[in-house]
Amino acid sequence: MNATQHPEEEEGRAPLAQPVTLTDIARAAGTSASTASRALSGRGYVSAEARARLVAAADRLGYVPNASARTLKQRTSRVVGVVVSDIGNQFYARLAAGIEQTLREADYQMMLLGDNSESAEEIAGARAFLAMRARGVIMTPVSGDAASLLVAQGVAVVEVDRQLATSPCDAVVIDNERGAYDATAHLLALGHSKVALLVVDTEWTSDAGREQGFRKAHAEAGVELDERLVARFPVHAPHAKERIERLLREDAPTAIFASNNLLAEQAWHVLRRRGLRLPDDVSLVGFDDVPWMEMVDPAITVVAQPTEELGRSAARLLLRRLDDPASPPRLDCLQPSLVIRGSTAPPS
Amino acid sequence: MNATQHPEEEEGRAPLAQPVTLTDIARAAGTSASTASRALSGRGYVSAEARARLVAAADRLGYVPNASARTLKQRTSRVVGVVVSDIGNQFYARLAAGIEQTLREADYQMMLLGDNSESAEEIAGARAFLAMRARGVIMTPVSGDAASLLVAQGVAVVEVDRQLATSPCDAVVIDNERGAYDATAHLLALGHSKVALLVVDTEWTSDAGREQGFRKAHAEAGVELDERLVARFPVHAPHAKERIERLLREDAPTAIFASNNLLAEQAWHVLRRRGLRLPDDVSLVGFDDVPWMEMVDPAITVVAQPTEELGRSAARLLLRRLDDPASPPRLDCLQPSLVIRGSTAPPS
DNA sequence: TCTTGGTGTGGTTACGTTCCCACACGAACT
DNA sequence: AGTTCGTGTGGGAACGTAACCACACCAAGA
Repeated sequence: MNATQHPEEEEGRAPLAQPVTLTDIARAAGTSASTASRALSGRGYVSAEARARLVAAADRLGYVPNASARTLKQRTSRVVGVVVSDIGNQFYARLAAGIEQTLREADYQMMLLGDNSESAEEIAGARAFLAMRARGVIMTPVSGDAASLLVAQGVAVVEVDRQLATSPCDAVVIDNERGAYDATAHLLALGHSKVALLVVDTEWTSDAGREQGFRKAHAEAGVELDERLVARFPVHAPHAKERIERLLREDAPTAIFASNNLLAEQAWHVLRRRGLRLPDDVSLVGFDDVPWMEMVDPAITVVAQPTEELGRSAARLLLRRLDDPASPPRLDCLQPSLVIRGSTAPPS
Repeated sequence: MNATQHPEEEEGRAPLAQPVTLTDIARAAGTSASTASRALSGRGYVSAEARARLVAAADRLGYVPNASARTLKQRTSRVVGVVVSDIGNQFYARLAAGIEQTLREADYQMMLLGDNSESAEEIAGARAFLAMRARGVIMTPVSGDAASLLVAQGVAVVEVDRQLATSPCDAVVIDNERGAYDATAHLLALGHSKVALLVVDTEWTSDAGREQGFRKAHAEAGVELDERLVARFPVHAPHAKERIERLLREDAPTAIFASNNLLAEQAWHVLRRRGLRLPDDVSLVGFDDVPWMEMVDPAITVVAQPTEELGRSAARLLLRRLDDPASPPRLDCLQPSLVIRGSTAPPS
């Protein structure tokens, strides 16, 4: 087309508007497109001279391979989709950073998407990854439907942080029950008998596990649990602070276990606003260590998660799956660790 | 191919291994692929009945349009590339969140990449976006080369937070000079005469502007600036704390102005470790408000940036540019605001 | 001499979509 | 009556790449 209009003119300069194609550099090097493809992709026979000419031409013309054409032809891409609940939350950000690091080393591209813990957005993301023939998808699942959709279409899926898929797929999680058990046992050992639990009101295995560990610690310590002390919050908790205020006012817990960093932050703010001192008036334990927890005074006792390692593990699991699609689904479980700081003490 | 093997068998069930194509649903609905394309993409004439049949078939078979084929044919995609310096830094995370929100509303996909403030990684990212025919790219530039590469190939680029491109392109920045001026003037008005500046050692306009504001405030207040109080840190500051320690030890500033949230965090840690009290022994001002600054005691006086709005503005600027590629490059400048908290007081 | 096999090359096709074109039909104008 | 127009449809050609195939060459072996 443009070659018909300008038979020989595009010699010295790289064309700006029209991207350079394999055919262009083949013509410039005096070979066929086939040879150019082999030379630049590195598979198949090419003589050293031809390769040198082609590489030089590609370099000179500023050739950028067309990923769409390549993906269309090869019916797969080197993109791995990642969808997390909230990019703005440091936990998910660090998770994504860990994933990207490992994927990059394996020469995959990470495409990061945020659903706002909305099932609809998650499914839209899954469809987008399906549409671009992503090689695999790593997600912190919201509903399980997205994973099913992907698995049904033959895309490798790794769930991370929580497990929701009904379809069989790999997953990496934290030992939530253990972490919560340790934290709760720590509080009970200090002598607390009225420990409140702040937990997200979902079907997520993460929060379920944390609640279970919380209960198990009570059972083992022989402390009866007042159900009113278990406070459930919607994922987008606009009124979390009011709810926490009410909990403090009505049920007077002597300790609070916040099962994620956002709830811990909210609880901390409420305690400060009400003039309650840590740890004298109330003890506070968080789940998921983020920087501020070590900076406030007193510092917050917390169940620390290997967040970046969680991401790296998920990526490694995906790479393994791509390598061997037939291997049975695997569940990796990483251990959290209780970091005791100043926000916990015996009740007054 | 597969149709030759299984002429009529793929009726009731959606094929799992082989993705469904337009041709498949056209056959299922008894039309041509052309009509199917028009029905599902919504442009061109299709009768209501044909559209209904096709939509039903697409739905039943679980059709997912092949983005590669579409991009290849249309020579452009609905992907907007975003590359930020550090996904793990809350500033960039919130920036990305703002960008995504606006892009999503305009029905664009955001593809997020992190270079680690590494020019090489940034250029690799730019090439990736070029390869996938991204409609536009928003970046916090590291070197200017990536933007030039993109602009040369006709991709719309918006620089955000700093301006580095030699090629003409849109940009959204904070009024860094003004923010730094306000912060410094505040310290000087309190009576400080030895104010240290912690700044990143780059060519970035962001830090240059902040330094300029810092100097301007000194000049206007008639306070002579000891050059040893200006401490420059490499982007990846592994020894920032040691450097800050030395600064405190050798030059004994009575106030510190940290020009980003990471340096503020490092400075805060050093001050605590050395047992220096805020604001009695040293005053501290940060640039970029992040949650911990309001939580520590005393809370940190800070130049707050409209971070998410910065992202939204960048996205809007890109959308405008896509709408009207010929319009002259535009530079938007958002105003920061000084939030005075407890970390600043007159020198003792 | 005639295989065989490794090496190098170019032609052709197909990936799945959209766009352009040709065509066909009816209704409403000359 | 012929001509326009709006509507609806299918055929075919691209988009840029990689895979497949055919072929051609030369060396080493039977």
